Amino acid sequence: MSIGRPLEYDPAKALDAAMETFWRCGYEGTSLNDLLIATGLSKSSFYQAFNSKHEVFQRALTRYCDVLTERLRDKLLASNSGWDFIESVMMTAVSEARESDCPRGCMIVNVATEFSNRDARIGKLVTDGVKRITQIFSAAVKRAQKEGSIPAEKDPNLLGRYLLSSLSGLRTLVKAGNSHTSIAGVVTVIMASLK
Amino acid sequence: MSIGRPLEYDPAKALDAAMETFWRCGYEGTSLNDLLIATGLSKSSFYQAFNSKHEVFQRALTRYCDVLTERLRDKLLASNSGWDFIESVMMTAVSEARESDCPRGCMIVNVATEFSNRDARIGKLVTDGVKRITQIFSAAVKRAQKEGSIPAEKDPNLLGRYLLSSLSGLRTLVKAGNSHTSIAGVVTVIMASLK
DNA sequence: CCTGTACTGTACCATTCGGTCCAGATTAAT
DNA sequence: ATTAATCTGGACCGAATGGTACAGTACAGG
Repeated sequence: MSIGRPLEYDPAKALDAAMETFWRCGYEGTSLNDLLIATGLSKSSFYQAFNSKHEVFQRALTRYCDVLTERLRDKLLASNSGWDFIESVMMTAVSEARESDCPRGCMIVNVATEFSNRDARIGKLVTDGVKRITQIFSAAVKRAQKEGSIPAEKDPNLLGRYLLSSLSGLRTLVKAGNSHTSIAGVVTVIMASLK
Repeated sequence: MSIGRPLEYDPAKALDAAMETFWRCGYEGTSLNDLLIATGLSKSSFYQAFNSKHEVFQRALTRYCDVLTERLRDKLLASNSGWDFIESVMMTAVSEARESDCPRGCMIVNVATEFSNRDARIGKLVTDGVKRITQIFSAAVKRAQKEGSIPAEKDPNLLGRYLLSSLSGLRTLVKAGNSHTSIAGVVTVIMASLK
């Protein structure tokens, strides 16, 4: 197929490495040099693979959304119940508080706060990503309603938004240094409010 | 009192201007030049007043916390009831969604996500700020319990944390471009969960 | 008037930023 | 062997970064 010397790096892995760095440090907080170190690419190869810092950032964010939504969808399918899924997703915030002293939070939310709508294209990625995750939550709520653990008369789309909002709030608590026990307490409040 | 030429600018106003800028653009996103323009100071005066970008940032964040907590405390005192206070604070997120196409959110949360614990001193300011605001929410819950609008058996400190988390989550929805009506819906869910 | 303080503007600093370009080496298919 | 695609490393770019130093000026109190 391709003529010439083959690629010596894995473009997907390079993108993942860039994503990790942006996730941890944000857009401004990540320098070109950081990206070169993270990806292991030379400057030349980097600019050939991704045309600019801004472009690789967009691609990294897109990839983050894709991976996240796919993982959530899989998890929902694999869960015993909609209720369990929701609870276990909320509990991820608790584990972050317990395990990490430098929690990264959700990349989409991080990006949303860093850019707060100053960049239209980034804004669209954020809006879309949030929408997709919200839909997964709504689907989980619908399933839980069928299973009888959430009252059928509640609006699943509204609760989906509520859950996304709640998860984001939990992550704020984590970043503000709350203990995992106190965060777990908040999770019980959130779960109880679905009843 | 003071010998020599008097200050021609108001240090408090200059700090406020710096705070506004940091609030909007974050630490990395605010250049020294931006600060000079915002404060109206010359470079020389700026460095005489505040010793470095990092220091003015710390002071700006501190001031933000002070102003915010004082305003919330006053608002709570002036409110008809604890319940009204909580609801009206939550509704501020709704107005942000309606009025601003470039919502700034809460500076403390913004800082928490930008620095996510990489700077110890900043981290402490964030933790303290969040703690103080949480306490105000807890006080509002206690008052609402006395007034009978929230069941007395609930843990006010836990609910305080829950409310802070919820408010932060609402702000995420705002930044993700949700409409003010859909956010208002989430507020009703949050308020209902206190019952 | 004198001294002490704060003003202004500007030149200057080293460093880093994102980004370009080029030369030379390497590897594959034709 | 030629050609096409990629590799590497380093030189180079202009601009912006945060920060310093200084000279000259203005203004208050004693």
